[in-house]
Amino acid sequence: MIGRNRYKNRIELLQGTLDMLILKTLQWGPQHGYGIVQALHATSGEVLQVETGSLYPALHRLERQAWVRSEWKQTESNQRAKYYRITAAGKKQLASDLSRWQHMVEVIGAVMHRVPDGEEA
Amino acid sequence: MIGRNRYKNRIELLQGTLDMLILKTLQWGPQHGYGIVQALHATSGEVLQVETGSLYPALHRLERQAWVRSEWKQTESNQRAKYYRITAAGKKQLASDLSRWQHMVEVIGAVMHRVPDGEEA
DNA sequence: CCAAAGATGTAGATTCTCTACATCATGATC
DNA sequence: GATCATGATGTAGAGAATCTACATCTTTGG
Repeated sequence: MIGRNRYKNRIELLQGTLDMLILKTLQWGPQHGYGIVQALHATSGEVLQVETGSLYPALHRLERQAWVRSEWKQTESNQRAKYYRITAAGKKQLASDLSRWQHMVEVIGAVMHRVPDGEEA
Repeated sequence: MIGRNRYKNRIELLQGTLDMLILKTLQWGPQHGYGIVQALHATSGEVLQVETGSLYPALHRLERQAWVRSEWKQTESNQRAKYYRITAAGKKQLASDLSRWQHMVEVIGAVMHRVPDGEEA
């Protein structure tokens, strides 16, 4: 939900970062899908707004990879919800995703901060 | 060509950054496709290796948007090559892409640097 | 002559995120 | 009791970007 404007006038998430963001959110404790969206929204300063059509497929993807586990429970407001918990494999994946992300930011930064010939640094 | 391992064991570029990287490369001066790949490879410390199947569709995309203009010329080694040059609109787009990228890095960083409750910052 | 390197290109697969819809439960309001 | 907002999960299909894999042509060097 940030990034390029591909669909009319919507800002969207950089592809490939959603799984990492979800795993990171779950590192703060077990959470259900709706709660993950709210947490990401809050932690990002109201910038990230993940759509349900992105979220649930992502959660199912993560569960298929055994990076998260889920369990149906009642919420505080007495509604059923599927709580997700990060697994040991998920923590490893998160660490790997993060290091890859940081490397990428560094590499892209190296390219983007080069100045054209004849200009000041 | 960096990022998640989606196709077997390949590292790949983060989606949405290629256009920005190409425009940035062209800011150093007009260049042909093959040269852009080499420039990105060199500037990124031999990390980025854009595939031709990604590059040429991207260049055609950029030209369709009028962010670059092309012209057939002879290279120094006496081969024909299509030289691309960034346009004024392309420079605006590049500035916009860069600011969006930086914003995104900041926002994702804000999420990723939060520590779980009960741990040290 | 032939192979390697320089150069451009397309087709199709894959993956991800989004839009748009559908469903169900609970609590508050009319 | 009906209705509506909110909380919660989910699917189908569109759209876009990158990759793999191939095809083609030219120039230079052995």
